[in-house]
Amino acid sequence: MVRNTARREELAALATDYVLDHGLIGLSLRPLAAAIGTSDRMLLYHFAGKDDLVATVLRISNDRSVEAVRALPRSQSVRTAVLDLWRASTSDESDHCHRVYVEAAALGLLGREPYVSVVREANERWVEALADHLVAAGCTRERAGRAVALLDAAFMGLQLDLPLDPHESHRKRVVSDLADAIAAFAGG
Amino acid sequence: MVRNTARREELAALATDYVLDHGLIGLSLRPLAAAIGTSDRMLLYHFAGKDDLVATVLRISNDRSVEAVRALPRSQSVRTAVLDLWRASTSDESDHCHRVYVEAAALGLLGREPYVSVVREANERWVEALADHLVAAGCTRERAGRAVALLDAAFMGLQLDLPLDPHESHRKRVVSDLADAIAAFAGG
DNA sequence: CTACGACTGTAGCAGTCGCTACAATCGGGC
DNA sequence: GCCCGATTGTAGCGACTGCTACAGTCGTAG
Repeated sequence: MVRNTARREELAALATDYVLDHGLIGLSLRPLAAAIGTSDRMLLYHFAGKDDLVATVLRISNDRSVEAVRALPRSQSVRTAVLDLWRASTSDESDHCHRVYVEAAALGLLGREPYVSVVREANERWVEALADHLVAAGCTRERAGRAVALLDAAFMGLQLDLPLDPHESHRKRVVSDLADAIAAFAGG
Repeated sequence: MVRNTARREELAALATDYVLDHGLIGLSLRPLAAAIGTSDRMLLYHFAGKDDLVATVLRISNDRSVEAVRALPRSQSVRTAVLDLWRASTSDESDHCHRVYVEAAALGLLGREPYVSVVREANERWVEALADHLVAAGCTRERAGRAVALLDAAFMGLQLDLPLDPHESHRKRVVSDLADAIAAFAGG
């Protein structure tokens, strides 16, 4: 029996914080439970199982990163929009959200549930938020829709590869180049 | 005591095939060993440990995908180069190589070895191969270097997100858009 | 023949995993 | 007082993990 209680939501929020810090791959219930002041027994009381907990955590994490994008002030141009979005995506909290998203996507690469479904849903809402921001920055809805597919892919790829790159300056140039390329493509 | 014997290389190749099929995350020695006709005991005789085996497998997988790029005939333009590279990267074997690469990168997101080192090394050689192909297609070395950073990121992102997308036509349009954007950026 | 190094099978260690059976505790409505 | 449902602790299950100790079996070199 699993219901939506205040305690469940509280545990879900705490678990999300923990996962954002420690990563999703290799997550196990006992260390998580200990860290947030409960027991594995309790997690399995409030959630139907590990998958249920993970799906809940992923949704909360996604909510936070989408919220961070929606809270951004309007950008002056498509180019600055890309830079603003990247800055927002790599600020402390959102950065961890995207890291977890990437882990979930990797876990879903072979079709394993619940990862595939949750990641698909998360991606839809994330892409939507990106597109809205581009439109607000002045490009048409149609161009934004197509540009965002590229932007999203590039962001995820950078999230995956940039941690390998020790050169801060190189990273900055890549993001700047990306902004140029997207601006040219979106026509803004 | 671990040496470079023929048997070790044979096992490494077989293990690579298995990992390409079954994924890297959650890999465990016993099922792998059984599938390739040996025992976990033997794997640990020929390799220093699971990490050694995984690093070896990742290097072989990367060799194969880089080889696939280098074997491509020269492309007519930057735009067709991007399309050719994407087609090569998503053909059966290379597709699995990149899936495994993404898994390894995800496993390295928090700094865990041996993933970080191996993925960094793999990425360098992969980006190099991409750049060479772009240069052969007619853009300057300098523009190719910068375009490849974007191209690589976009490829990895697409590898991560596109499995979620059930619409073949949508995927094709995204790749075509990417080719346009990269061609415009690289000036070819 | 012997000795040695290369290789392999058996069995098991100590640890972790998700999950569950069972019982206890607690607060509130009858 | 008394029960009932919600919540929690204890203890443990069976399966799995990477890894290792030990005892072999080979082919070959001396």
